[in-house]
This record gives sequence, C-alpha cells and structure tokens, in this order.
Amino acid sequence: MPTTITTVNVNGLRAAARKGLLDWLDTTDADIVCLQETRARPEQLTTALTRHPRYHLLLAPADEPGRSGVAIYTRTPPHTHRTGFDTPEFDKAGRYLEADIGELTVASLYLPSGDAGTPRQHAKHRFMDAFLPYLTHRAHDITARGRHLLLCGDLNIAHHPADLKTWRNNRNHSGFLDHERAWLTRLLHTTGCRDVVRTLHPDTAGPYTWWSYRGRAFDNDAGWRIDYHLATPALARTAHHARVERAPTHDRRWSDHAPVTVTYTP
Amino acid sequence: MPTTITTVNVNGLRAAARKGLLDWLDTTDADIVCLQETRARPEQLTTALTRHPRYHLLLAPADEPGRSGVAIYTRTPPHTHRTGFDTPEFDKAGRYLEADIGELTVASLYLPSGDAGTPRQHAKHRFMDAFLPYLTHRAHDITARGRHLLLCGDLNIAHHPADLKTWRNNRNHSGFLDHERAWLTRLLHTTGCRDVVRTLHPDTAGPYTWWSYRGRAFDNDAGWRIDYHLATPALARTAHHARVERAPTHDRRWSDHAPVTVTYTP
DNA sequence: CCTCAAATG
DNA sequence: CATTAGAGG
Repeated sequence: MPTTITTVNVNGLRAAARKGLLDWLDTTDADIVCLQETRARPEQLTTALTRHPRYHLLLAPADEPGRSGVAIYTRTPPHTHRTGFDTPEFDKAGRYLEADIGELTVASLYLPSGDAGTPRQHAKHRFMDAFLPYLTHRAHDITARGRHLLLCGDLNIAHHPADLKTWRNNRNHSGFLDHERAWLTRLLHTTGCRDVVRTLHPDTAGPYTWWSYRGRAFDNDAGWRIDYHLATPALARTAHHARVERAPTHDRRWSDHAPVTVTYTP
Repeated sequence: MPTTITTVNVNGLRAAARKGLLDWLDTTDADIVCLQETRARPEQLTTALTRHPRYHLLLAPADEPGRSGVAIYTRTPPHTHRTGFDTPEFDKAGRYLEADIGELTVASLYLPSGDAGTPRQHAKHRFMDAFLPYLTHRAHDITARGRHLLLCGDLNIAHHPADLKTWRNNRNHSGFLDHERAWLTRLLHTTGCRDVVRTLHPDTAGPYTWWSYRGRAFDNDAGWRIDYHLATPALARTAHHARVERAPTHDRRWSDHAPVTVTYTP
C-alpha cells in the first residue's frame, strides 16, 4: 500500500492555519505530514489543529516561546515517538521529532539557520556536529532491524548549484557555504541515506522549496531547495513520485516554504 | 468665517492611514486636525501623509520610537509652532504641540495614561503637575493679548459620570480616579477654559470618543469621553456645533478613538 | 517581507 | 483587541 509523505516548513502554524493550511490539510492525500517552525506551544493551538478529524498530531515545541517547533500529522497513530536526539542543549529546542509508524521511523527536523558571523552560528555548528553521529547511528540501527528511516525537514542548506537559482551570488551566504554543503554530503555518506527528490529529478533546476518573502523572489522563482526527504536506501528505492506545491491552496501561499510530497510503496 | 477643528487619537498614524484615515482626511471639512498617538518618526511616513494636497503637517514625534507623538494638520500654514511645554522631561515625549494660526493658538495634547500602581503612573503625575501651571500661564498670556487658546487632545480622563458608560465599575480605574477628575476640574478653573462639547451637549451621555478594542465595547457603545476641546471663554462662546464620528469613513473605524469636531465662528 | 513576543494602551 | 519595535528568519 503506498504511503504519501509531505514535509513543509509552515513559518508559524497559527499564521499558516489562518491563511489556508487547514484547507490544504483537508484535501491533501498525504498519510504523514512533517511540519517545521510551528512556533507555538500546544495550548496556543486551536482544536481545529490539535484534534484534526483525519490526523493524529505529535508536537515537539521549543521551550523558548514563539520559536522553532516541529510536528508530525499522521493518519495512522504512531507506536511511539521521541523528541530530541540525546543532546541536552537541543532536546527542548523544538528541532527534532521521531515517530515509529508501521515499518517506518519518520523524523521531522528543523536545522538552525544562524547567519555566518553571528553568535547563533556557533549553536548551529554544535547542532550539526551532534546531529550527524546521532543520525548515523540511528540509520544503521533502524536498517539493521529491517525498518526504514525517513528524515524529513528544513535543513537550511542547498546541497548543489542546481538547488538554488543564483548560486554564484550565494557562495558566502549561510545556506550555501562550503562547510554546510560538505556536512550534508557527509551526512548522506555516513547514514547511507538518499536525497529522494533529487534522485527522482536528477536534471531539474530545483525543484525549489523556499522563496524569500523579500523582493519578488517567488514571482521570479528565485528559490532554494532546502527542504528534503532523506531516506534509507531500501525505502528510497520505493519512491516513485515527488511534487512541490508552490502555492498549496487555490494558488494561495500560507508559508514561504512549499510542501514537498513523495509517494513511497514499501 | 467659521473654523472647523477636529481632534482624534489615531492609535498609530501609519496603521490609521492603511485603514482609511487618508480617505477621511480627503473628505472632511476640518480646517485644523489635531492628532495624537502618531507613533512614527517623520521619515517613516509616506508622502501621502506628509505632503497632503490640502493640509500642512506639523509633527512632534517622541524620541522613543513607536510611542506617543502628536501632530497638527492645518489648511492655513501656521505663523509659528512649538513642541513641549518648557519641561525637559517631556519636551521630547511627543505629547504636546502648539501652533499659532490667525487669532488662534491651537494645541494637540496626549496625556500619559499609566495605570494606577504601575511605574508609569509617577511620570503621569509629574506630567500633570507640570502641565497645569504651564497651561494656566499660557491661557492668561494668550487671552491678555486678545488671542484665543484651544487645547485639543486625549486627556485619558473622563471628567464626570456622564462621560463614561459604566462609571460605577471604573471608580478605581485609571481614567476615572478622583484625583484625575479633580485635576481636570482644577485645570478648567485655573485656565478659565470651557469643555466645549459638554457645554454644547449638557445633558447627553457622552458623546463618547473612545471604545476599547477588547470585548464588544464599540457595539455596546461602552465608551468614554476622554478627547476634548478646551477653549478660552471668548472662543468657547463661538462654538455652535459639535459632532463625534463614531465610524469616520464609510462605517469603517481606523482607530479606537473617534474624531471630535467643533465649528467655531470667532 | 513575513512570523512572533513584549510593552503599551 | 489593537499598535509598535525588535529578534529571527
């Protein structure tokens, strides 16, 4: 039975709900939806979001109010779920949530995005340094048990020149720095995961998943592909269709990111 | 020749402009409009506001960004204008602006509104203590020169029970405290000024000029009369019509306060 | 150009 | 229930 999985950074779950996310959620065929940047505590959410008729909601909010936060909507209730990745500094940062659903462990990740040269960049590096060995171990453990791992989320990194419109302008910008790109290469290498959308679309520019709200970035399709499905190999091989919904609901955007949906048939 | 003068607290000049203040300004017959709570530095205002085709704009912004600020729109360019009232603590607070226009000195005042028991209340008292003798001297000086003084603005004080809907509930609330009401009584006494709208409407409840955005205050007309025209006696005697525009532009509110307009024939 | 929080009203 | 600046993106 095919499983359709979406990842999307909502840039504020409450704002997105006001602008059309709920309409999208009512009509999508996704079995699982990974969300990033929910930016809300559970008690701030309406029941339309927390008690959705079709979906069970898992939340990993940040301790810091109004910041970060990841979540997973799943039609099949999960066996278990875990927040954080055994790194106290980040366990309550609202940046990582894992759920075991059938044969699958699906994770929603929101990687920090501190600009180069700012204080937040150091935390970002610590996050990356701690996350890579965690996921490496996790991927091997999960595959050894005959299960699949799917890491969905906003990595805030475009991997290759094809993953952003104007890569020449962005070699010194956070999101396309050499060391960030190298980290992602290494993550794929040590975990064995595949970049599912790029595998299905090897020769496409993009497909971009984020367009700055500034200027005319969206109209000019000056986007970045920074939202990923990273799957362990056996799962990646079952991916047979991927789509990015530039304007998810009746041509209306409710986030600066677009939902990235892949259908798997494990 | 009659002179029509409006006072209105705009609760953010930029927000009010977005919501309809400019449409109202295009169609009003006011010769002079006193504004309070402009909450903007001059360079943050569009030219639609600063270079209005019918009005000259005088601004007294606060040093603190986004706070207070008073202004005067006048069709006749003023001879001179002054900000503050010779009290260094408040001269750059964006709370007082005077303009000399013909026979008239018109002032736009935004009195502080700190709640009882908060630190801001002390500054409010210092303001009231400094302002009363200033205005007293000013009123006598101006009338001695055969000119008129009109003090327009948001006093954040309802003078008498008829000046708010539910006065019994508000005896301990800032805006209807005994000492605030007594201050206003004393101000009228020492300056000789008249409360023009109350003089024209001695037996009306209100007319209210402010309704909280909270709850259903506007729909229930649970308002306060806290925006005033206070005029020296000779001018007050020429006032022959007063109106409060509950919803100034096509039933659309662009502030929690309403414009208070009086026509004088000095 | 967005989101959200906090201060202020 | 509004406004604003400021942090963060």
